[in-house]
Amino acid sequence: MAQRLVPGTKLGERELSEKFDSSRIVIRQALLMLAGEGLVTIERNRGAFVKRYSLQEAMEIYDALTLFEQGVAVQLASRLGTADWQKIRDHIKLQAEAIDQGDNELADNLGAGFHELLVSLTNNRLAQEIHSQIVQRTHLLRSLYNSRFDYCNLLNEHSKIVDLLERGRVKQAMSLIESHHHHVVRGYVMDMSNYPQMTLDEALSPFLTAEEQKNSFAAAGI
Amino acid sequence: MAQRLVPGTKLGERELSEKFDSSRIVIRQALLMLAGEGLVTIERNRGAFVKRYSLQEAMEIYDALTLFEQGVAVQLASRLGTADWQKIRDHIKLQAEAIDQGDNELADNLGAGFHELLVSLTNNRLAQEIHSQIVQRTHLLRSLYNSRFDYCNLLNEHSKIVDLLERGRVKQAMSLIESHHHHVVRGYVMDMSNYPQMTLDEALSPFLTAEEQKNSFAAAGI
DNA sequence: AACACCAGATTGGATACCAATTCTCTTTAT
DNA sequence: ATAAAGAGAATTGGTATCCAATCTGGTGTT
Repeated sequence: MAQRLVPGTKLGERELSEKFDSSRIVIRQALLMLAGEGLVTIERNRGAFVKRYSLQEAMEIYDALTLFEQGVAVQLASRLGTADWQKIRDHIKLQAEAIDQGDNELADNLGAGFHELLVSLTNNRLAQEIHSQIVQRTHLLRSLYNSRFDYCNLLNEHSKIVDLLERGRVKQAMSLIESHHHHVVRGYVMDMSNYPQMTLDEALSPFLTAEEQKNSFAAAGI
Repeated sequence: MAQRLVPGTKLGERELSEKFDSSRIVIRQALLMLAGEGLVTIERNRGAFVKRYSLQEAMEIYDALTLFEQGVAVQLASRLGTADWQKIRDHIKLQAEAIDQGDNELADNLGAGFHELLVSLTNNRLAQEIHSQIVQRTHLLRSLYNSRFDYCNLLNEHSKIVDLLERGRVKQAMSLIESHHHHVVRGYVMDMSNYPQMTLDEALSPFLTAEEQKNSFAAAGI
């Protein structure tokens, strides 16, 4: 989830159980749950691997995200009041300031936050869950394909989408959302050349206690 | 999934492992996966139960379904060709014939199939998965609240929605989808009002049926 | 009647063990 | 030298057993 593990990495049960100082069964349960969320694949008698989506599947994930957010937008267009629209515009303004100050990381977070904000305004916990499930899958793609966004353009689109939705121009808003997502996808340059390889130890170390690190190193030494 | 278990029924690990002749751990793994799909709740140190959605949650499920199918419809409106629209109309015709012949069960299945067909026309496996996850949750609600649909009216709405989508009247199609789902929900809600929440009957019925399930399973197993 | 307390049952988890499959490396044959 | 075959190691999928923590229900005391 922190995008520290490269897709395709093997997640051995014994290895993980030693690193996290727990039993193989707990690890397997975790892997099964992650497989249910589409972040991990389990191949019978071969083990679990960080899911590595094909180009085709990547497109499906982004299409599903587009589809879902179009649905969200339709709902918002028929439900939000002026106060809500103002809240969204405030968020956009925040991101604009971050861009002006050249803080790309903050701008990136706020950019993702915009989509989250829209979904949370539906007041629908299930919708939020589904949305975050799709978004998490896109994170797996990010680590495969380096991204280079035109933040200013994307922000502009956010603003236009909000305008169209508030004025009830649903059809135009829909097609703008669609092209907005296309722009995001296009930002992901399909550049698999430099794989930032990290060992399991390095990737997981932030999540281990000192005690567990010791076990992990001991296990690696043998 | 077959709607044979009443929401609230306790799913004891030992009990299930004996009935299915497997170990407790396999059962627990299954329960964890079902919990991930929202069909089961697991309360710590208390066990797993068939999920019993509150009225609020039930509304959220239907809203999420509406939202999602609106997104599907937007996608279809911008992608389908005339051959695809014809396929949909053929399906509607099938259901109309079933209604004419008074075959309510078949009509019901075809009615659900209409929504499935729309989603499958997106050619997006992830979208189909998400859709069926939401639909499965609605099945849990069905077993709580009996329904009585006006099939003819619902079918008419299907037909109108298809017309609007093919002609690109997105906004009108969206609001028709919304009211279509409201009609479906109203089929449940009406009956729900007959069952005031948390009567003694309602509180006790899960335990009685759990007992019955026990006997039924024992009889079937031996 | 309210409260503390105790025994039974259930879950969450660990360990050990086994069968089946896969992987790897050596050996063998062409 | 290379490819096929095979034995052994390693890994997964699964079961049985055991133990601690927690919850449930009943009992007894005040």
